[in-house]
Amino acid sequence: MTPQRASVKDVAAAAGVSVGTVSNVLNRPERVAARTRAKVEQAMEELNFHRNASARQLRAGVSRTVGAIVMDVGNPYYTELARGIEDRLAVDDHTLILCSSDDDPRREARFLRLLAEQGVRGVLVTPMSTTKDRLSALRRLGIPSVLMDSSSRDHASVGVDHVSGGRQAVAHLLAQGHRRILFLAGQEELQQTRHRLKGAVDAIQSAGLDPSEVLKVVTLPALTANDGQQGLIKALESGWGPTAVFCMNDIVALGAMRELRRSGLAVPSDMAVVGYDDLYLAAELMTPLTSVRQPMRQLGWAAADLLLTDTPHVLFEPELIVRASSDFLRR
Amino acid sequence: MTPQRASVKDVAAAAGVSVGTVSNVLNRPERVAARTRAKVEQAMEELNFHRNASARQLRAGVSRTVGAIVMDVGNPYYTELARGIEDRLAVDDHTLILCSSDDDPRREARFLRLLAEQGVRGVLVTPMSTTKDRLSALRRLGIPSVLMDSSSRDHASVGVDHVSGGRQAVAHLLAQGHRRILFLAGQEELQQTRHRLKGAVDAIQSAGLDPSEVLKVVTLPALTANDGQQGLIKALESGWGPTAVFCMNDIVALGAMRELRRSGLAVPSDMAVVGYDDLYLAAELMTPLTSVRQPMRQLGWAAADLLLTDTPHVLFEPELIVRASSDFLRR
DNA sequence: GTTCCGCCGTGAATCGATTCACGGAGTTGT
DNA sequence: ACAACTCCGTGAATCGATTCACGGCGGAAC
Repeated sequence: MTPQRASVKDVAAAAGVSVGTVSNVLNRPERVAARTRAKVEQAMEELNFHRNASARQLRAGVSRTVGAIVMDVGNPYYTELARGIEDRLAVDDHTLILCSSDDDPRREARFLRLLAEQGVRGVLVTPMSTTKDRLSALRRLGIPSVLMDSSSRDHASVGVDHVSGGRQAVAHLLAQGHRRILFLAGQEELQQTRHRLKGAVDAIQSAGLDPSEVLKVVTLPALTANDGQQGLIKALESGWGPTAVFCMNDIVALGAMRELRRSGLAVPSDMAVVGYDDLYLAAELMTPLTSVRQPMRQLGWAAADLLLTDTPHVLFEPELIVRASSDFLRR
Repeated sequence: MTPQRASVKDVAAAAGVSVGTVSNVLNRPERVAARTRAKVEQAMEELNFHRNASARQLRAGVSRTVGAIVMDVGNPYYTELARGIEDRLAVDDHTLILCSSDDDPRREARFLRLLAEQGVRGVLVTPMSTTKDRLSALRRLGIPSVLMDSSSRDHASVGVDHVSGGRQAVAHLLAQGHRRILFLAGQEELQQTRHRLKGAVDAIQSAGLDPSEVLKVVTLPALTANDGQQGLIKALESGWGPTAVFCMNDIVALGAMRELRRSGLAVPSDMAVVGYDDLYLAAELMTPLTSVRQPMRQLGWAAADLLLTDTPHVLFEPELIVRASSDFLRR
């Protein structure tokens, strides 16, 4: 009945050895004679010994925890990312501190301070506009950082090739015979928007067609189902008569499909729909949704790997998952 | 250009005072003359000083981080919980280490070991069957724990009143005139299943009806859309002819609605549907889904509060959000 | 003028794990 | 038999923040 935590000293006393030996058992077991090691291990067992991470880290000067700051933990997309990070950290017995910036610079700043105090081994961030300055402050403290879901040449980063994602989505629609494609896009400031648009244009040009005739862009105020619905309404009213819509993400696609159903248009025969992110629910909808899947878990893994082992930058390839919402054959 | 972290000693040297004084500035500023304090604060600023949490915690013996282990961070339901925890911890300047057990006892055990080594101030857990033994091991180390989403008399806990949730859902369906109600339930071992069932039975009895005639339970192997769909098929084949279905969660409801649409049944005129959890997507579906909302953020806040301040147990009241899937008027 | 007190500031001791220079014991080679 | 090694274990020093017993100093009280 010891409500106290046992320390190496206690273990040493119980096993009749010195603290140095206990430490050796923990860190270089091969340097300790088998008999002694057994004694020490038994003592640790009996005392329910757990090494004190603080003391360990204080001495070592280097921590076994890593911080990650993502935009919004409520978004499954980011939790999948976190999961990849965690899996990679587990390999080297590190721990993850996961923080949600909620797009709020003050929250981000607070977390960076906390992480600095924790003396984390490094920080992984999905950057917002103001992030970079703060990261250089961390660097001055000797704490490295990696940008996630963002490509940057002057910073370690892992990203997804959104040009390729946009290209795959639109190439697929073109292959299905569509010649008037609507792009329900995010704000232009978003790197993701620009890259996907570029990919879409690429695909159209590669098919020998004129982007200005084939593609029409509607910029949404926010990436919500409602704005997706409104965006589609606006596009339909314009009289251009698109036969396919490429949505900035699956939630937007959800809103678009809602409007299609409301106005009696069938998917995909009257209008094909392609989303982005391949959220869990994409496959579960009435009409399963074609979507561009981002390898978030691998992305997280790569980010953590980059931090721990200093491997080079990584750019992942997204993958188009074709389902009934854009494919006549599967209808 | 100091790639090193500054310590209290460095600050003391820069400000021309002793380390004790620097520490006093940090922890009992009122004990330090204003002039001295200003000098020290300026030195801290110049050196970009951050206190070393490890050293702090080693000395203090008590940590400013809290661990939380949830079933699945991929589930928005749990991230909302995490968010409530984090908000409460922020008030007392604590940090959260969030872990996902994935229903895997080995993962849970690993995280509990890591958290014990971190010497966390406490642990918040959404328990699985094998959890309790491990928590008592923690208690022997002096680390308190709180169960979340679970009521327990021999353990600090915060929960949601699932009896009330079940009662509200079924009372609503009864009020809409339904007299044959299907319950697509989770495994019986789940406390949640038993409580909701009890609430459903309560509601029926309160209405002066016979539960054995009004309610039929189908137990699903897993709480997925597919199993929800299969469960509904099975119930329809039985010929009982329910006019309403109460689903264990929104994902199950999604599967059920998919099957209804496939077989040409209209919601809610042929069949009313009620879900549970009120996920984000509930409101965004073709037919917006009536669902029982759990105050997850408040629950998280309460759990953290209980840990930090030792307030008494808490049981939250869920709230039925009525939408078109169960309400003729809103159709 | 002596005593007492409060105000400020000091610096050594402390927390627990790790490291490393050191040395005792035993083995091998010549 | 003695040097040269290896093998194994020791214990003091270290990391950085905090605490606390202590003391210097100035002012107030008698």
